[in-house]
Amino acid sequence: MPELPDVEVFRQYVDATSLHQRVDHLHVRDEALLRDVSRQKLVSAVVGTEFERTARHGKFLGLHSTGGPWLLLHFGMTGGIRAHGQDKPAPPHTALALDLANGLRLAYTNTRRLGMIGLADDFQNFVGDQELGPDALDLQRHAWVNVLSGRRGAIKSLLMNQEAIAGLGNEYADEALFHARMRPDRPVDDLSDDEVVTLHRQIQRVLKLAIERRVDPERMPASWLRQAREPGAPCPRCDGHITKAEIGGRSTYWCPECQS
DNA sequence: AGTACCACCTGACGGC
DNA sequence: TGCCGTCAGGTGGTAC
Repeated sequence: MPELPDVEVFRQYVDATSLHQRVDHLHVRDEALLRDVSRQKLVSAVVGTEFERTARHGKFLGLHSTGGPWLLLHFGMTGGIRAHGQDKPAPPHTALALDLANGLRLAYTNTRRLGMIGLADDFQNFVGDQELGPDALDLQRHAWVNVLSGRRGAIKSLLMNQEAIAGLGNEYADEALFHARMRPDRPVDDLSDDEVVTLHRQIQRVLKLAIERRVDPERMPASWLRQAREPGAPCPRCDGHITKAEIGGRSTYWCPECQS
């Protein structure tokens, strides 16, 4: 599922394939994903311009053309991005396709149609309007302490709350807690200073390593929880077994033997 | 502030 | 074989 590392890889992919190329055509193939913007407005904002840079905050990706607004993409659970030759058919479930001057077509796909395509005059203002918390990847230690202060409830719920910290979803929240050896149902206001520091470090480590491996399933460490998201599966770290429960309304996996 | 629930949406999968 | 319920999970809304 597209969480922060996936979206960061998408961002780098857009940088590598689609910058500084005039957008010759824009096809909206699934209007349902447009948020607060019409097909016409999108076309007039983007066609004829060139993307000059990208940005990401949490799970949102932004593409910017000089003098124009930001094109915003959110990937929901099943969104993706791919560039292919314009002579080939667009991939299945393409919701938005941009034909570029270099002959590539940048396709935003979304099988389950949860996500969004939008426009914003300013990316940072958009982030503020969405009331997103600090991005999980460049979250400084003191900002992390701020995120936690005055909070209650299960730590996993907080990790998934985009208004507290932006970028972690169900899988990476579980993964970070696994590496911090912390139970997902631990109350936030119960964590020791050391545990707070450890969790911060593990969030950073997990996100950075996933990006470095480009979230390629074949390159992801076998020692990670992601390989064992199944009740009763052997723990990748100890001789315990993975257990599953609903926490914060989401399927949550952890090892009761080595997470406390 | 937190939680619980519903809705959105499609495809995969298990049971019968 | 085919129908049906359930699950997956990010977000957004509402009620409590």
